[in-house]
Amino acid sequence: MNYRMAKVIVDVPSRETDRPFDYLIPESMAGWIEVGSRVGVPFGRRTVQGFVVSLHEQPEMDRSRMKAIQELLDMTPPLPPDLVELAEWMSRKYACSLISALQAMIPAALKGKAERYIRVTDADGEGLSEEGSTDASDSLYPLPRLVTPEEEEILAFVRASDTVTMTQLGARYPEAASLIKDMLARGVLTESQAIKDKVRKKTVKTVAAAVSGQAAQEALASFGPQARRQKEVLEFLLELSLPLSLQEVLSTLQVTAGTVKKLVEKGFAVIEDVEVFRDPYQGRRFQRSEPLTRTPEQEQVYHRLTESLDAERHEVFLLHGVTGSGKTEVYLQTIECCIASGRQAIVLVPEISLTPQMVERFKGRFGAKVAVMHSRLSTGERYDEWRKIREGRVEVAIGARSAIFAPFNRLGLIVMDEEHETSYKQEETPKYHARDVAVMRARQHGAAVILGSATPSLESYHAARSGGGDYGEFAPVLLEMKQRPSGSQLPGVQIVDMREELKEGNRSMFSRALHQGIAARLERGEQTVLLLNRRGYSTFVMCRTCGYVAGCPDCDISLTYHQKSNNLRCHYCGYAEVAPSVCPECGSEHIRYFGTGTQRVEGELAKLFPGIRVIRMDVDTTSEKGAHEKLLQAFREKKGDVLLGTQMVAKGLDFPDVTLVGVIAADTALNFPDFRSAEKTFQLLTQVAGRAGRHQLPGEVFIQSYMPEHYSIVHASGHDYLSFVREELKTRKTLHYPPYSRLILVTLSHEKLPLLLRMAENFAGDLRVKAQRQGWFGSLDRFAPAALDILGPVASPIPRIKNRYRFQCMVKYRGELDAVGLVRETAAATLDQLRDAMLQISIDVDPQMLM
DNA sequence: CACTACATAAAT
DNA sequence: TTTATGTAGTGC
Repeated sequence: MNYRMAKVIVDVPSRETDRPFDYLIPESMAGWIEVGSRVGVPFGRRTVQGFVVSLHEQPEMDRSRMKAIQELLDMTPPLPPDLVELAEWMSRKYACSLISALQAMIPAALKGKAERYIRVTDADGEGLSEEGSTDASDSLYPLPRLVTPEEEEILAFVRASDTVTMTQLGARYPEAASLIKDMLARGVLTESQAIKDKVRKKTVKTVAAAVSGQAAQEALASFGPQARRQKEVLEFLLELSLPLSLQEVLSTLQVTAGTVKKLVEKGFAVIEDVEVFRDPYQGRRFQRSEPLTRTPEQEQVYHRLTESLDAERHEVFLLHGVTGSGKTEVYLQTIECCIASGRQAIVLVPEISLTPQMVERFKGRFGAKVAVMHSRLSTGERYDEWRKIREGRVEVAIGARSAIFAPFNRLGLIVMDEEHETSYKQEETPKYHARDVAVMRARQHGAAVILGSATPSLESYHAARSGGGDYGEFAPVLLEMKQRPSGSQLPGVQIVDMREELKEGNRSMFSRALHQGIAARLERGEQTVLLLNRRGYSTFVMCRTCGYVAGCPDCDISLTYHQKSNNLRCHYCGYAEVAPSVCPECGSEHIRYFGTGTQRVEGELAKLFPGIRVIRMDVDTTSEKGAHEKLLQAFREKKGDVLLGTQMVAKGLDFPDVTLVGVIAADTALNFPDFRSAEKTFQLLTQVAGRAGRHQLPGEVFIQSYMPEHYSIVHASGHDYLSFVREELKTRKTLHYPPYSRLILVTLSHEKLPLLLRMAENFAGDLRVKAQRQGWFGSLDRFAPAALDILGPVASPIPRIKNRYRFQCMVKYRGELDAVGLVRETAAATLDQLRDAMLQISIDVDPQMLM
């Protein structure tokens, strides 16, 4: 006899359970269980959710040790087989568990948890029939029926409804926890478990006429004068002869639900629940847009891209186009070509809630064929957008990082806009980079990838130039666009040396040039964008008498002041306290709240330009849903003279009347201990400079800096990407940083510092020995084709988070080594050695933030 | 002895 | 991660 069985990855996040478990497939589910199915399985003493990763037939097996799948959770598997395969690749590439990779691919709504349901055991000793397998011989022992009044009350409560969850029961009888446990143990109560999803499919009640023709006429005739309203409703339904939403019928005809119900009772109408999709953009109109005529430059690029699409080749393109060169239009037209051939497209943007204009353009061009996914959607909305993709109702998905997992079945194109953005790297497990996942996914589908940017990451650019090189698993084809279709020039950029300003007695945060520039715009009725590089401008609280700085008790970091709620919060662990009015150390009243950097700038602006209208965009003003769009809309409608903000004002905005861009302090990021700080600074400055003068009016940009001769600032002011890259690559090469090496950041953490230090040393030592045993050279300096070097352990830049000390090792390597595998193996060995759950080791492959 | 707190093993 | 089980320590 052959048994069907499935290998299942269970939702239990531990190293020991990170492997497939075998389950029997019950006869009833035989045709339904597929690779990618989501199932509920018995695991230990409970039921957990899991994903089927493969199916097998086995002739003989030890069935006694194998349990059966308990429930199938969806009609269609939420994961197509290619995504299951991709998850396996991710778990290797990023040293993460398979379940975390699988979980990242589906909406949170489908992360079900088991619910415990309680019933009163039947008289014959059985719970309500489970799969009907009642075997009388099982109940040999009569149940003890000595029931106390308290127990009787609980039994009555449970009997009263057919589904009582453990949670409900616990809430109703908070004192009786052990009694209930006892009743379960004695078999008076019976428990069963089932997976319950986070959200339900939304339904709307609809009404339709249940009669027609002759029968309808008879029905209408049957209403007496008492039933005038019912007759009206039926007439209305017959006239439209479609199912209508109940709500709508009630409000249009001004009748009550009771009237309709009567009709249903008489059999003249039917009420049905119909599934609907929650629409995050309900009621919004999007201006239809037609393809623009391509410039010769765009034409060349478009031709190359569509040629690749037509051949259904897997190719990666790096589209390097200056700001305003019309990259988006090229994306739109290429996507059009893709969907015309019956394949689907994914568009990734850094953080979609920050770029509403992008959504507008896609909705305007493709209308209902687009699903939008971003972090500001509710769980339900997100689920519904995802279902539109899974059910093939849309052909384009646009969204942030996680949209790379959009479950299309014939993927033709993946576009990644602003490919250099760090937000494409997920900082939580699984710590994947959407760019690498995109390339892998495209490879699976024979699809094309477009990586677009005005300032490509050095990794991508170097890979394109060198045909793969040290870094790349992929070698993109370089495509360039150097002109703006509008014909407008890139704005003139002036660097302002703030040291000079200070020397000449200007202690304000505005240079004289910028000050005059703003004044001139105010006069002319034009607009200004001001960027404050937030890094470096913290929002801490300091006592001016004793120098006390409010810090988090569990993390080595200062607390951030939030004006709105007047409290101090920790960035890392969420700790919050009420902002003190006197210094807790010395009692002095000279305790100062340095608001967010932007608040200070706003204050100064108001002082310098009385009556100036400032629209401020920062974490405080954009926390509410839709706040971004509102603020930007207000600025577009010229309800503000100045748009002041952090990084978020630098990206993808396009306002015709902005003729001045000012960067308050360009170099705050340069002082960060991060080898990418020059690159980040260059990218930010170039981006923000591109915001000015995009249309008829010419633009002007002022970059204020204390390091005006730094190459990232100089080249940004000249819009000179190539010179910047040349210089930056030189530095990277000397220091053996990406793209001339790859990095793995390993962070170990524990409450106890000495123990942690010892384990970190163990780990690093062990890894060194293992690398040497593999024959990998110990240093990158020796021009070896393959080499691996371990730096550290050293204390992490933030040495303590949530009361856990942190030490890190940086693994630098070059060549085709399975360094990740080795690191993972070593980490496992270190953990096994200590067998202390408090020790955590986090592995970050290709880290973007070196914290 | 009853109870709690904490460590440990196992999960198909 | 959750759950059950074992072990050492506490109080009466």
